[in-house]
Amino acid sequence: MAVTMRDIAQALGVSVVTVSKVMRDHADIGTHTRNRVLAKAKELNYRPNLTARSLVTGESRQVGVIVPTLLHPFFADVLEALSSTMKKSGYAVMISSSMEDPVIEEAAIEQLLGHRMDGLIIASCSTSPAKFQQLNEQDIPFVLIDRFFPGFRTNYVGVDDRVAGKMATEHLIAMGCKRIAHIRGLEFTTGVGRFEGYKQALKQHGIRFNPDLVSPYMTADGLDWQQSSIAMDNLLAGKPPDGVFCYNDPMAIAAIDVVLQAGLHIPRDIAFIGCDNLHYGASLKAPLSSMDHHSSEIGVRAAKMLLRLLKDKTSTAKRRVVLKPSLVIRESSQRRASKNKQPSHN
Amino acid sequence: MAVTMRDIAQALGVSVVTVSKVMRDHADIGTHTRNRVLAKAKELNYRPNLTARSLVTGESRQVGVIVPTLLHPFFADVLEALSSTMKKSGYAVMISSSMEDPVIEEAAIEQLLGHRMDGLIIASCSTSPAKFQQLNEQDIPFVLIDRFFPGFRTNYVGVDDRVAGKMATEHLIAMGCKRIAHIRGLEFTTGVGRFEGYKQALKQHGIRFNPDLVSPYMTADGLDWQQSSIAMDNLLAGKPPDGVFCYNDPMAIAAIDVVLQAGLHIPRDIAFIGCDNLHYGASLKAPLSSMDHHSSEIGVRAAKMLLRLLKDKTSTAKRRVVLKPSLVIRESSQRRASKNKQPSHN
DNA sequence: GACTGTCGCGCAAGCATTTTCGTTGAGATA
DNA sequence: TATCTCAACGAAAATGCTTGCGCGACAGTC
Repeated sequence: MAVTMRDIAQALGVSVVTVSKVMRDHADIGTHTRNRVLAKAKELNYRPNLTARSLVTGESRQVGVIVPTLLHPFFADVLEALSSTMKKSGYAVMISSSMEDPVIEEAAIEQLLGHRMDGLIIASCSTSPAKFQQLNEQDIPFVLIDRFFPGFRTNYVGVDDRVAGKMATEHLIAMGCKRIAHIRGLEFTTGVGRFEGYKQALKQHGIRFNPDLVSPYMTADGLDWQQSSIAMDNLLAGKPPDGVFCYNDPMAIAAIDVVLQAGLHIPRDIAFIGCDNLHYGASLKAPLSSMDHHSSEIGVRAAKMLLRLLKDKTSTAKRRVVLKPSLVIRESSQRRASKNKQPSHN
Repeated sequence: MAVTMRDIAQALGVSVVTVSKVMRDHADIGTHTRNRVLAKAKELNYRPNLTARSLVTGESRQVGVIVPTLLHPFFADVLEALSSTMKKSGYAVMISSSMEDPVIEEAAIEQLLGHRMDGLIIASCSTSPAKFQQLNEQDIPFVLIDRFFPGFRTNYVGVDDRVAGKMATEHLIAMGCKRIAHIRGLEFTTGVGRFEGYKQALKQHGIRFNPDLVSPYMTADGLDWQQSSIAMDNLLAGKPPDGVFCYNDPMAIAAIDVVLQAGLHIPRDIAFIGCDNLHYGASLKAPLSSMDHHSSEIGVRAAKMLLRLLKDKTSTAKRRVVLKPSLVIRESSQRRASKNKQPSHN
């Protein structure tokens, strides 16, 4: 079995308590004893049993993070930023993927909590806030990111999806598009928000909303781009649009492929804009305009918010950080000279 | 505080042992009692303390995974496949990023092991196998993926990088390239292997190796593409190559941008091939030929290998799985008619 | 020389579980 | 009636660590 504090204590003829105190840099141990313990610990390759420790202290100095997928660069960005922020404060981050499945998500929450994470950060793919309501009642510190539940008060960090949808659509309008289609995402807050922004923009600019130009919501089977291709096929089958706002960049890329395949020109025939501004966006056949969602800032803000919760367990007030997305214009939408062209990478 | 088995036991007037047995579906409890316990547990929102359990059982049914970065789609692929395989066998997966820093990597290993992971899967960014030697001595089950240490016997799953480099280079040769450059990656096994494959291919085809056509190894600062741009600039400054094999796709994309910016045509003036075959590869300005590294298969194989280790603790034999990469030809390298053109996505 | 501090260390209890080995009582068997 | 069996449950020890408190010893103070 693994070496324990007792092994060290016995080898040295001191008590376990002494060893424990040394391991945690406790003040009241003499230099001599301390050094002996340290030496022995190294010699025996001692590794503190953190589970035992957390059992008695009641905290693990670990936080759990659950995202719907690792494959989407947006979440990868968030996670990297989040991890490094947490690490700076001495917390380890345990990452788990729910694979876009609410059942797995709930299982992951239980797993993580069963292992006594001090707090959770979750980009939920669940359709109801029930689980999070429950977590609230149990006073478990957590913050939601990216997606949220309308009407459910909770700690949250994300961007304003409605604004993202509105800005994107308005950009297409500014570029002279008259017949603007929207390929929708999942029927969660993000997808719904962006869609509403789209409608709102049309309305404010006196363009009649045409349901034929909007794809159905996606199903969560991880085949975004495929569904997007089909949606684009359908759009081309009728009277084609002259501008398309896609739920996210991967879907935009898939749709663009279809359009290019059909021999049409981007942006002349159809202008495109996506969402999330992922890397390589500039290197695509049709360098993709997009809404930047400040992924790493989301990670940092979420981490800091959770750290605050962990520090101040008493406060029950819910905080809400909503970032404003920013427009990144590239060639895929640029039908007129624009004043604010962006540099390529990132 | 959280509700424990004792709370349930007291509320019901039974012993803790009884509750424990019910929680683990132990045979030895009557139906009536079992139901009462179950009901009470649900009522009180009881959540088993997995850390306490693992303290006494000595196993946590968790495995830890460490990758150098989440940002690279290759690792995201590996992780998704790995997680789902592990989950099927009842193991939870704790993911950690080392951010391409050996110090963080070692800290992560200690963290994970401190929390008593049953096993580890690691894509190491360390320069020496010392830590892993130590893990071996401590009989900790682990498998290395992607990168390995020459001469160090260990459980490993990866692809043959030398072959990847060779195949990629030979493809360029077959496409009629005479002056083939190589933009190198990090000075780890993967980078070194691909470089050696490159040299080997040249040699076998009677092309003299020209050091001017090879970039220095990258430094691990997470700015791959930037370093790649610079390398490409340098290549263009001299007598330009007519083919470039890049360490990986992101670097190829960056280099291609430089070439395109310089007004050259791909693949006519310069043919390109990358490595890793990442998504969107087909949707780029110059749809990128690449070596597919079977990322999800690596994940699955690594998971299965670790599961075997966990099952059969006694066996000390080291296993080694080396996958053969496959060539995916797209436009970026296609200067002659080719017989095996690939479909687009994935 | 009695008092007060401080320093260095250990005792015992406790954390939430599991595991081994009983114990109890009811019904079956002889 | 005495014995056996078996189902249903519990007592106690153990897991590796932390924490509150206490106890000597030694130095300094008046």
